[in-house]
Amino acid sequence: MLTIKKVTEITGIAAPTLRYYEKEGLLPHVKRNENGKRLYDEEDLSWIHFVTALRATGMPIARIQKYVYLYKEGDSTISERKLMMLNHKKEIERSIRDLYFNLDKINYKLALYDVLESQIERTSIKI
Amino acid sequence: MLTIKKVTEITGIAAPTLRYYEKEGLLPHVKRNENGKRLYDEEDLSWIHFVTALRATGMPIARIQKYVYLYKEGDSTISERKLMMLNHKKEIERSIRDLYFNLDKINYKLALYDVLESQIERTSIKI
DNA sequence: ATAAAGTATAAAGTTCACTTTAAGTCAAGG
DNA sequence: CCTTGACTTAAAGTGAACTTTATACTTTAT
Repeated sequence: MLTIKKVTEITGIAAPTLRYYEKEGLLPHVKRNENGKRLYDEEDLSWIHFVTALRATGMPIARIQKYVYLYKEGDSTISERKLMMLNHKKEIERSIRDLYFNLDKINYKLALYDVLESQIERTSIKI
Repeated sequence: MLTIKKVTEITGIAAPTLRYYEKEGLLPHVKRNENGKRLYDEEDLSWIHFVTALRATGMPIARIQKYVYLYKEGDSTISERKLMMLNHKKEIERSIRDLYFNLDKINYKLALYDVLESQIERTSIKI
């Protein structure tokens, strides 16, 4: 069982953020010791890594909240949870496509700078 | 020359956002008519599309601000602007890599759901 | 034994990127 | 003429996701 300090070292997530995630219901079943201090086990770490992946791919807190709520409901929500993940997968794929699309525009801009610089070189203008 | 209404229709960007971008210095040389109303030309549209691409790829307002400031400085800032674009390109590529990395985790989760569902099927548990 | 470090809570504060509001100006249509 | 609709500004408000603060209790190290 790990203290919150250990978990911040392992995950790189600040302690206030871990408390905030827990308060918002993103981390189910985090235990406490006899004095109310948090104790994290391997399953908690898995949840933290999973929540981090969802956040890093743009899922809002409220949707993760709902997902965890469904998880707590038990097996009857498996198909709904799977659907949430399928939809999120589609959103990530769209984000990737959008990034590639806009990356093209940046590359076009960079190509223009190359032309500009070679022109400046040919005309002996110093920059 | 286009009114702000026309530009919102073309770009899908809300008029207050266009004003906000201009106020923040993200859109250089937007003209006005004799009564102070904005008039956008083709070059303004290009800037709007460019700024939109930068925003969509996560460049903060403050960095775009700086880029436009350098642009206004003239040719002496070309190499610095090109460097900004090169760095931004690297950031976009990193974002794409991160998204793929986290997409893997979501796919892993989805695979678990597939296993779970087939187990439920085999044991005749209805969900 | 006691100072320092760690943890807890609730509540307020911060940052970013808009968005809305309030109050006013101006041109066109009935 | 006067109302309607589009435009202007400055300033306040919003929402999301944390982050900081204040206060108090506990654990650890010297």
